[in-house]
Amino acid sequence: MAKKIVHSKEDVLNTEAKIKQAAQAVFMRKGYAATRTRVIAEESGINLALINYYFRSKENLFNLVMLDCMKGFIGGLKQILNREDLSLEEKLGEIVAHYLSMFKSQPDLPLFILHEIRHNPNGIVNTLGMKQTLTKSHFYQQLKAEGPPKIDPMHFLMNIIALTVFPFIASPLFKIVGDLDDANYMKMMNDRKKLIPIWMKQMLQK
Amino acid sequence: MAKKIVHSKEDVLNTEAKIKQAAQAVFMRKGYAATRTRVIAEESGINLALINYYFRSKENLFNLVMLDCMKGFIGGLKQILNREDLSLEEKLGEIVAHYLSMFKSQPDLPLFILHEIRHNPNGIVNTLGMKQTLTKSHFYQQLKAEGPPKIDPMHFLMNIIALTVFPFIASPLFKIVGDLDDANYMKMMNDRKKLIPIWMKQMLQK
DNA sequence: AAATAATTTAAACAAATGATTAATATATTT
DNA sequence: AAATATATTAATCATTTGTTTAAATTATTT
Repeated sequence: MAKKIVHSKEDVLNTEAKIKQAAQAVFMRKGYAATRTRVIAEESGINLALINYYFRSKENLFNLVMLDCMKGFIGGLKQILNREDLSLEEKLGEIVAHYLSMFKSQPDLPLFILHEIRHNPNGIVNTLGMKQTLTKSHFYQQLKAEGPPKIDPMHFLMNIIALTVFPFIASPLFKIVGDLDDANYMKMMNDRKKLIPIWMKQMLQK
Repeated sequence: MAKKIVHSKEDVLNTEAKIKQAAQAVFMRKGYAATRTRVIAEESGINLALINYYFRSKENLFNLVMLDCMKGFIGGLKQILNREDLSLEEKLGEIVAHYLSMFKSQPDLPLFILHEIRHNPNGIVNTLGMKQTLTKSHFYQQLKAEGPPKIDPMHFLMNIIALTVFPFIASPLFKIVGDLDDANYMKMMNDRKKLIPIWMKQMLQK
């Protein structure tokens, strides 16, 4: 097939990319089942038929978008886990900061991933390497080197992700309970960047 | 042929209750958008038209089911928070144990609630009293009585719920990462019943 | 028992929705 | 420039899906 060339010079994105970008936004906002291909077409400013022309089906498009999301979600984590210049505690801070900035721009991302993994078990979940990403990471070695395990590494991992991610997932609830507006809530999230490493550090001490 | 006893209030479940029960199961398993009224009809063993006969619309049925879920979710918590015979630490253990047993039988419940709250903002969210449930609870008084706050009560609440709920929400992910089967994973969840109160207690100490 | 009300059923409807088609336009190659 | 390939469009299709309808069945009242 011939090489793809941008059709007009004003086009920052070609059609395929436009669709994918809009699709990611709509899928994340509405979930798979509630997403209408017509909405994707509108938001990307392309003709409805082009979705099937480029991506065969809604499901196929979804799987591609999902794969990208997962890569972005795990890729960043993987990088941090393997930074050899950071201590265990420093890594904790980086992880929290990383997801904090990610969810600030994409607040629907974590729930989207968790929901679709649970409801679309046949969806392409890039599981390969996920386990190794953790167990072969510099982070994991540091944790083991701490001596006799004061805490199960699996519990430790669960906890840091839970403390970081959950407040974003449950933000509608916590905003109500705490009577907080968006600004105040984000302020609390920022505070957690310093707090979570402290709490996590305490878990390491017996 | 023996005549069936129907349409009497002595029935184990009348039609209305059968529909509601099946609806809750399907809604929780599939989410609102992916739920088909025909599936609800099948699972409750009733005629499709009866859903609209008794509940007007799918959306209306959903709101009723959702309200029940929320009541169950918060009601149990409220009871524990106000038990005056329990210390702060004892309450922590009870809360974790409570949700642990709840999610054991209804693993889809937490994600269902969080997802639908975010995506169905017009849905009846029983927010009234949610804030007061917390701030006027015996638990909250105990927390304040601890003296100068070593931790923001809001962060404290976030953390205990995050540590308890999140591992259930993200179980498909953690099972992969940790290479755990259902039995092993549930064993870990049970361990957290003792562990979470310990970790939470550490957060109170500065 | 007859009349009335409530419940259940099968069939159908109307709108929505993912996908396709055939024609047209644009780009690339010959 | 002609021919061919690629991309885009409007219209349409075939299903799905929530809902409605009218008739039948069962329960309750008179």
